[in-house]
Amino acid sequence: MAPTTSLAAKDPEERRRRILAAAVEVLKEKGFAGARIADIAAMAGTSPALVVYHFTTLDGALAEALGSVEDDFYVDWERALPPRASAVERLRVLGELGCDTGPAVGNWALWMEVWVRALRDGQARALRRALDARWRALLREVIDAGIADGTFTCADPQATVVRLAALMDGLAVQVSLRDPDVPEDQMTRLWLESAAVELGIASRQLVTSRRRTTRRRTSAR
Amino acid sequence: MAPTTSLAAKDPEERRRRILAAAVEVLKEKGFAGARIADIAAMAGTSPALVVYHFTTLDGALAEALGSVEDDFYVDWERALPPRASAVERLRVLGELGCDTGPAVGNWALWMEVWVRALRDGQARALRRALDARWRALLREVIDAGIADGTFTCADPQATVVRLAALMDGLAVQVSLRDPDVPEDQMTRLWLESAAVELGIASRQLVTSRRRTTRRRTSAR
DNA sequence: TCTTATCCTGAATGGTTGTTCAGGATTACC
DNA sequence: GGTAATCCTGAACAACCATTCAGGATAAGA
Repeated sequence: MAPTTSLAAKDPEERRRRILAAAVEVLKEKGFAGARIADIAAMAGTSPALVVYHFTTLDGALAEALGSVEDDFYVDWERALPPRASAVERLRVLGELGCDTGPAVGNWALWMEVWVRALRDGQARALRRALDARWRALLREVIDAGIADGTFTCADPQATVVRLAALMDGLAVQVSLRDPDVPEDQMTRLWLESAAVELGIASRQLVTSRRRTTRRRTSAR
Repeated sequence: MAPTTSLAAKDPEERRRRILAAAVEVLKEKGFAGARIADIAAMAGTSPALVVYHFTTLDGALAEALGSVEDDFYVDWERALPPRASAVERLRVLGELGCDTGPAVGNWALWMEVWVRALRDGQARALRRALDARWRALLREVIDAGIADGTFTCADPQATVVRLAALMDGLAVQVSLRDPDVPEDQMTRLWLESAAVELGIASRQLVTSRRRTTRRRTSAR
């Protein structure tokens, strides 16, 4: 007989990872309010008790799930941003990354959940702050580079960064909620146009009809 | 003896209204996820059973609470917008109304709750859509008026409206979460500056150091 | 093969909370 | 002042779920 690698099991580490992935999935599907231990267990194909065995508590599992999403964000950013490209090109990539549609829409919904949770929960607040700070830092970096080499003109980079980041959040809300006035496929254009105005360049330079320059991604911003 | 107006009771209508107000309060304090019948009853000074008696169900009470908030918004808008003022002045009022701090911050938190709920709940989605559409219509009206009389210059009013509305949402998120990079007292300025750029006027015209031209309000946007 | 630590599970357990219910108080109307 | 409708309440009731627990399977090491 073969070494009986039981159908579901694999090794304990792998199972733990699966449960974590399931937790992320459930979080996206049902949100914090609707996430149940039983859902996670079902999604991972194990028993509810095992979820608790590995994560002690539902909140613990959800918290660690959020952490893993955070890691994914960082990885995505790092991969997507070409380090030696022009400021304009990097800005465009940032816009496309943040406005990424497809699977990313699910992530924006998750992001909104985090906002609401952050109203009352310290850990969620910290997570949001960290990710947002990082995102703004990226944006700031690109903008400063563009100003330095004379591509961009911007009187108040700090204000511009705050505005562009906030604009993206706001647009994402409309898109996630499928607002008919803000069609998903227009989000990138709307944001890039604002960026162009803020940075004193012709929007033609940023907004092209060229599609997707980066490969498919599993998460964004 | 006096006609014995019992301490708590008043008349049934009044009590119903109190419970509704309590529901709004609880919603702001604890959010959809944390709102309990017992909380509402306690806040209104009655028994949990009475809440159910009047609203049949917790969800029913929360739904009607949302409806009453919606009404408040409309009333506020109507009162705040001077109908015969210049486009610039009306735009400034819109900005201050939407960015209203103080009690309004609590309303933005409620608003965020509605967004998240709208991800899964039809009624919340409809409510959000209605309020947002109305808000954008107001903005559009003011912008069109400014364009018509030559005050504003705007290539794509529709896009501008969407962007300015989204920007306000995004800024509100940061302010509600007390992001140190987006201080509450800067929100109005940040938004008005964007509006100025979008509409081709000098931000000096919109952003003044002049404080609060409108009276205290209980809710905004 | 025996032992032990780890992994895993089904079946309780217990707490929280929405909702029901039977009846008491209050009011409106005659 | 009597009666019926409405209003209101405390005390169950029942559903839902996170968490515990006792013990079975599994793997590792000697």
